[in-house]
Amino acid sequence: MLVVDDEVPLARLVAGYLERDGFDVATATDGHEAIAQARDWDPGVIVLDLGLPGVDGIEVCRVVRTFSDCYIIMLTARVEEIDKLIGLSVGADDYLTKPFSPRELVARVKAMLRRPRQDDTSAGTADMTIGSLTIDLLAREVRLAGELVDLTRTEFDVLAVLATHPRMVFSRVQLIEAVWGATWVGDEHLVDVHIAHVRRKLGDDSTAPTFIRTVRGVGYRMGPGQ
Amino acid sequence: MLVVDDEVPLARLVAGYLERDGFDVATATDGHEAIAQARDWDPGVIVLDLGLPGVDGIEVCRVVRTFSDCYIIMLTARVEEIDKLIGLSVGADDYLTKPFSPRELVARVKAMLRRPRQDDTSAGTADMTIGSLTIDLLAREVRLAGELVDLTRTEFDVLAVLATHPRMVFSRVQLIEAVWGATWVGDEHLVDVHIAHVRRKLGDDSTAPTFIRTVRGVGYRMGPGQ
DNA sequence: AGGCTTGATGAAGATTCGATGAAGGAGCAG
DNA sequence: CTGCTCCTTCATCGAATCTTCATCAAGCCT
Repeated sequence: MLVVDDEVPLARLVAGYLERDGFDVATATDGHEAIAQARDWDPGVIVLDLGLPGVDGIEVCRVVRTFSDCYIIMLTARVEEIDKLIGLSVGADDYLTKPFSPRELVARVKAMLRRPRQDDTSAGTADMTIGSLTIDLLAREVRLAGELVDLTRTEFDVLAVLATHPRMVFSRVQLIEAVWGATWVGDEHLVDVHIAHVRRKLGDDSTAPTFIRTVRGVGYRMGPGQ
Repeated sequence: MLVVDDEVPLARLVAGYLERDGFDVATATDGHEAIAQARDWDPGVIVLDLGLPGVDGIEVCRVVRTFSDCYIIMLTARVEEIDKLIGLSVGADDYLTKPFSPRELVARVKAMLRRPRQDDTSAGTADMTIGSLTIDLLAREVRLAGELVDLTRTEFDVLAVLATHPRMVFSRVQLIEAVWGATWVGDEHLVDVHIAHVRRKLGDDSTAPTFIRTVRGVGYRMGPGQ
């Protein structure tokens, strides 16, 4: 397995987690190195950051696809970028938005290895389901028990970030970075307001939530558990 | 079936999708090779990229047509190029603009194989239907309840991009790249104006659209789903 | 239980966004 | 060269949305 990220500490961290789960992991810090390594020893799985200096992740993905059929997970900074990647038919097997928990990544890798190759993500059905909730990233549509829920852009983005990382707890700052970008300044409790709006529209009770759970003192999360 | 694209990864990707659907696929990366292969074993279908180095897609199409009756799908980067191709009577059976979803390509191929061969451009219907709206990409004709709607080139292109990617939300920038090309510079709200024109000609109310929906803060989309 | 911290929520002003009409200008046909 | 069509830019209006603020409720610790 090959982890590609220009931020060395992050690459190491990720590699460490994967190694702990028995994977044989190497790292690369730029596109050229990644392609060279992939040629050399064909890692079964490549964890690939989108924003690489020089040759970017999209290009790496395409080149690697010319000689290898390995699994590729793309890491993106923002949910919106996934849209673009899908539109470009980049051909990665899975996408993950930063920030993500190492545990989440490991789980995704395992899930990917378990299922047969499929590219539904790039075929237009970038759907996901949480109970009676369906989220279509491509059409930016949310349905609750089949009924369309009208969310604003920000509301959708917040929900999408949480939903694409089941079980992961996001701090307000993490959510803001994921949705608004790192340059945003202002009161981080802005997130609360949008969460409240989403909850209202989903008919979710904050004291006994079905979808978005509050983790007091930390942030919010979705997904099963507790 | 033969896939011809000078971008090897893309060719492989496309071939992979088609193989997954049971087609027997070979690839070629330039015009000469494509023609040679077509002579050798007459693939029933050729997926042909327009922008090939050396002998370009148009030339390949013409040469192949001199000795084979196979189906040809042309891939173009821009909708407006379809114009040119039709003007030149290239004689492809269908056209597809990049980016396209793999599923869409497969669907087009199947649809093409299903219908009997027609005489070239005039009858090779690259039609699609959205409610009472019919779009013929080949003839660049739009009909609303059977009535011909007169759209300008740009108006048609914008509509075509949206219509060929049902449900997908396009940002203004994505639309501009698809229709005007990546090198275009200017105010991205130009898209709004053309959308307004199309809507007016289609009798579409922006506040309760039947065809082109506004996704506030993001862009526009067509297709079913509220 | 009491005090402190954290989160939920409603309201309101500020801001952004989209629809549209109009005008200048480029390109093309005659 | 002239007139026409179409593209593009610009400005404006109205509305949707964002963000801040204030207040109230709930959780946590001692």
